[in-house]
Amino acid sequence: MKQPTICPKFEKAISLLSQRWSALVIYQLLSGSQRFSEIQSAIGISGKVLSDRLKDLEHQGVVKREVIPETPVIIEYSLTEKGRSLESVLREIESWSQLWVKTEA
Amino acid sequence: MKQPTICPKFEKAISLLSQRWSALVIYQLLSGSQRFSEIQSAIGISGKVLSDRLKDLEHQGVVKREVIPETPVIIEYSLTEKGRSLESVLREIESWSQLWVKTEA
DNA sequence: TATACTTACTTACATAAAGTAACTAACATT
DNA sequence: AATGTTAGTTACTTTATGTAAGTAAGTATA
Repeated sequence: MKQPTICPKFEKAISLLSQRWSALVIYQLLSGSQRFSEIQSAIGISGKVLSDRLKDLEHQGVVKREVIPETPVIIEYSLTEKGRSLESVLREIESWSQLWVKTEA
Repeated sequence: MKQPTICPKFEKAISLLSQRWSALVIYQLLSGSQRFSEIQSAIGISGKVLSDRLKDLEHQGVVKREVIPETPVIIEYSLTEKGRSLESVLREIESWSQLWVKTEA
């Protein structure tokens, strides 16, 4: 079963953003370029999945990976222009969440 | 590992929207209330997963389920106010996708 | 010199989520 | 009684994610 009447670009965007962790990784990188372990501890993702996601996002042109030959080597991840352009989407989600999401407590 | 420094409301919103299919179901319901099988064929989701998602979304107060005692019985799904308020998020994603997503072809 | 330490991963294995197809309940029609 | 319809559910397979230990490349420490 697969006869979507939905715009393929929109579908692709949705599948990018609803890949688990991807939106959080992008959100995290909105505050500037960061290293693997910084992202990992900021959002609480496993190394394996973070590694997968960063590769995905790099292939989709959302994230850029840069090797800085310091000692020890530093690998910095940052957003491309395409990635930064998702800020408006994430800000929308952020403000929606403040209005509508209740934290049970 | 789990020490997120991220706002819990935002995280919850992200986890709602990055549940696979949820955003597409909500998007589909933006065009008006619909029956199970309509949603199913519009977005190409299996009955099992659609059933799960609709229950989830109902519990989160995003979707409303209404039984209309016609013959045969009609079950209509629609967005609540909370659900409709996600329109801005989905429109952002939609316009982002038009600018940035390339369909390979 | 050997051992330990760091970062950025990868591998192996376990669990959870999603896909597929067949099946069911509650009717109504033929 | 047999068939059809809608809105699901069930059993089973495949895929994705989580967890923990391991690795490579290089530096620092004993």
